[in-house]
Amino acid sequence: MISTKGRYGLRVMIDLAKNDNGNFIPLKDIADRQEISKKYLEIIVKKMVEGKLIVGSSGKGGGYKLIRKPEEYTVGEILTLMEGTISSVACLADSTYECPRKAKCVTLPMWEEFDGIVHDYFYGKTLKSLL
Amino acid sequence: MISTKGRYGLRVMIDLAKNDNGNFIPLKDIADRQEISKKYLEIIVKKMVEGKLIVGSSGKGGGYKLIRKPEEYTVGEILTLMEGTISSVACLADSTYECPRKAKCVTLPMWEEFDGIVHDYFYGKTLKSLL
DNA sequence: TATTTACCTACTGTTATAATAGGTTAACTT
DNA sequence: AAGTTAACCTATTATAACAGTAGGTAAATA
Repeated sequence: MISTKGRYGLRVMIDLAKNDNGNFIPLKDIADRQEISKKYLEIIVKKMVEGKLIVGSSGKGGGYKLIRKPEEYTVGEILTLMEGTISSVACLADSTYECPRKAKCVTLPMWEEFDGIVHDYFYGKTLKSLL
Repeated sequence: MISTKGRYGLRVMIDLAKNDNGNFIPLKDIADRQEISKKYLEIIVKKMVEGKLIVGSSGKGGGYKLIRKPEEYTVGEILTLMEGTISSVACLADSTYECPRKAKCVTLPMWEEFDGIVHDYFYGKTLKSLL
């Protein structure tokens, strides 16, 4: 299940895109519009800055801003950054993990197919399409 | 993300279908074949009995058995029983919940569309198709 | 220098996950 | 009737993630 980190993160991105006027947008404004605690959003946006989705600037006139154009972000990359993974089963979430039952697991092909569908859906959807 | 309850539950169903010979199948046999602790599986199968997916019988010659034919089970109903919900966001998991931001939420349509895709995938897949 | 705003570290209550432990009841066999 | 098998039942636990809150520091601007 997508947690508040992913859901809120996506809403912050949409808010930044919608209210983009070239200047930095203070987190307080986003928090007010989205009705989410500013304190909690700090955790969210920190991850998004680290993940190079947005850029922040301190001091007066500061705030946050998108780095790319809305059509150059996919919902998939935003959710993956915020959630850590978008995979629906632990077996597939960590690519370095090698399940000992892999060869005989009857359900694995289904999880793989489903993961593909999920991936295609979210990576085929741009931020712009949500504005 | 689908937890062990859902994943193991599905594997128990497959195991019961594959080894069906008309008799009850002891949990010990399933646990051995699936390499899952019998103690933990007790919790899993209890839910499946309560949810009318399988039936159990005590004593010698006892064990568990499918109630319907494999083609009459969908993966969706199995996962929904075991996970509580199959929804990908909390906003949609509880049908009685009315989000105050519902009318203005820009992301809701996307979550609804995605939920539909997930639902169609798992409810369109039968237990038989996994054998 | 004052103000604004991002940035940083730490803490907290609650819930879910993934089990384990030990005992009781039910059914069948000898 | 006794023994065996196997489901069924209640309770407990360790770990982690979730969803925040609190308070302070650094940076940029006026």
